[in-house]
Amino acid sequence: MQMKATVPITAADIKSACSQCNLLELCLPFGMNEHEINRLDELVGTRRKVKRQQHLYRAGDPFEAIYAIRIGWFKTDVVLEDGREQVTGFQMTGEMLGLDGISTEAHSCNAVALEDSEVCVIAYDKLEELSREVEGLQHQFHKVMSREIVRDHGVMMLLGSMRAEERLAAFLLNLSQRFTARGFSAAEFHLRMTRDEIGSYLGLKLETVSRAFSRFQDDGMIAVQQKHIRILDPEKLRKLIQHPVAVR
Amino acid sequence: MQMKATVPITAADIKSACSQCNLLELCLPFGMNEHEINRLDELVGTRRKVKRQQHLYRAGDPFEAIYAIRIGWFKTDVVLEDGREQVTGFQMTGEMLGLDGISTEAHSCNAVALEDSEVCVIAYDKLEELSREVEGLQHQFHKVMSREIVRDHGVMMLLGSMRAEERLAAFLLNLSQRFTARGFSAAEFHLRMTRDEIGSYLGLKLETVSRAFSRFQDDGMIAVQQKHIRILDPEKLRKLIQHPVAVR
DNA sequence: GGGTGAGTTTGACGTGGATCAATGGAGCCC
DNA sequence: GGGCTCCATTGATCCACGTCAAACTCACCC
Repeated sequence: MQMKATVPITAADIKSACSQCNLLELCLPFGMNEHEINRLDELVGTRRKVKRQQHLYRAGDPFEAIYAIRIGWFKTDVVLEDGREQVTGFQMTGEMLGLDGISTEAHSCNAVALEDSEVCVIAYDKLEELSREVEGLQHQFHKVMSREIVRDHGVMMLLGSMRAEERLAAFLLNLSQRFTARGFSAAEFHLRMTRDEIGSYLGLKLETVSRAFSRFQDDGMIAVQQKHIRILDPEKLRKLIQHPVAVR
Repeated sequence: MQMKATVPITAADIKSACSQCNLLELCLPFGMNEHEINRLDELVGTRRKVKRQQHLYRAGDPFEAIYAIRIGWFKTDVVLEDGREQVTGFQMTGEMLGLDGISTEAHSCNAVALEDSEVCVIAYDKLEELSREVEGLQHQFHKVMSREIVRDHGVMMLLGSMRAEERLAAFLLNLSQRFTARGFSAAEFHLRMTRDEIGSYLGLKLETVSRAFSRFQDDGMIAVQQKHIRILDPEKLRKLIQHPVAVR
């Protein structure tokens, strides 16, 4: 009900086609054969544009579809009654959103665009239907869900067992690796999120994030200029995680 | 390969049947109709006993099956190269284990029995096969995976945004609720895990867990005697989470 | 061009939880 | 029944990160 209001003029009704999409290698179709991918075209009905700061969905919205990001960046977060917010993930091109909704048939978190973005809308009932026929789709979908679970465990490790600088190092290396997978530079990129959002994701205050950035810069590991990041010494960042407290 | 070694004499080869199982309401079959559940019996081939402290699977083991807990308790954890351990969950009767393995076809965490336990072994290839035919199974399986994702987000909230006592309160209330769902007392139960394991799960040191228990007891919210817990004032525990810092 | 506001950086200080250390059970085995 | 081992509790101290506050940067707009 509220959903409509969040996509005022921006909803687009363009027919999309996985078989024509250059995100094949990153997105749901990965690992499927040509025939299977052609059948996917039945599935992905429409695209939807979401402007920066707008919600793709909100906690509580009825669950109807999952989304594949074509262009842009999102964050997902959960909010406690008292207003405390926890960012649960940052999603980029080729990644999936909305899997949390299957369990209760309502979304359990918010998904907000960090920049003007566009997603493919995958009607969930159709996805189930088609994945009963197309083995490759079924398998790939299960992998996507499982990967999300594994990712979440990684975040738990980060939040539960690592110190501030280790968390940020892990975060930067993770971003770098995801950019690489998309053919972008591993060493130089723009952050789409604020220090506050990074902090929420990493279980830190924004000041702590900022200080860690500065420290990394002083130590020659990175160059920071606002949201622009250059990774100068990825190996040193990796070591930081493996050998938590430098020399102790 | 290593797997075999971890189930020495305990592996049982008893034919099990979901349709005869009293965990119907809690386990994978939940929400399926009678006909569908009968077909499930094809799926759950064997049971396996796992003694306390033994691994059901280890990170790196090839993924072949998921597991439904019939009897007992498990923990799952991930371990960093430097030995730091993060408990990612505690699983009890009727809950699923092994979903993390689908994504890479190898398990990404360890599953260890906290007491002598027994699981139903669900061969994954058969599960995919059958869930292409049985709509209710497919849907239910997706819900189980999605529920795990939602649960993980809750843990992230806990680790990223809550203080020590809030984390422990949330943990106790969660246990209480899961016991209730199984027909056990909501107010009185035995913990199967040590303070250290609770601490790992909650991102705290064991001393902090112990102190929080003591404080809850002093405040009349619970009665603790080693692993035996009685919840005396669940409402006060809930309030603790909703109104984080008492009077501020 | 200067005013406004959101986001970031940096400093000074406070504190929640970690660390270190000692003591106290409970279960188990000989 | 006494000693061993594992776990839990409690106290004293420390420190990583949070909090509070001020200044700085950049974008945007009138």
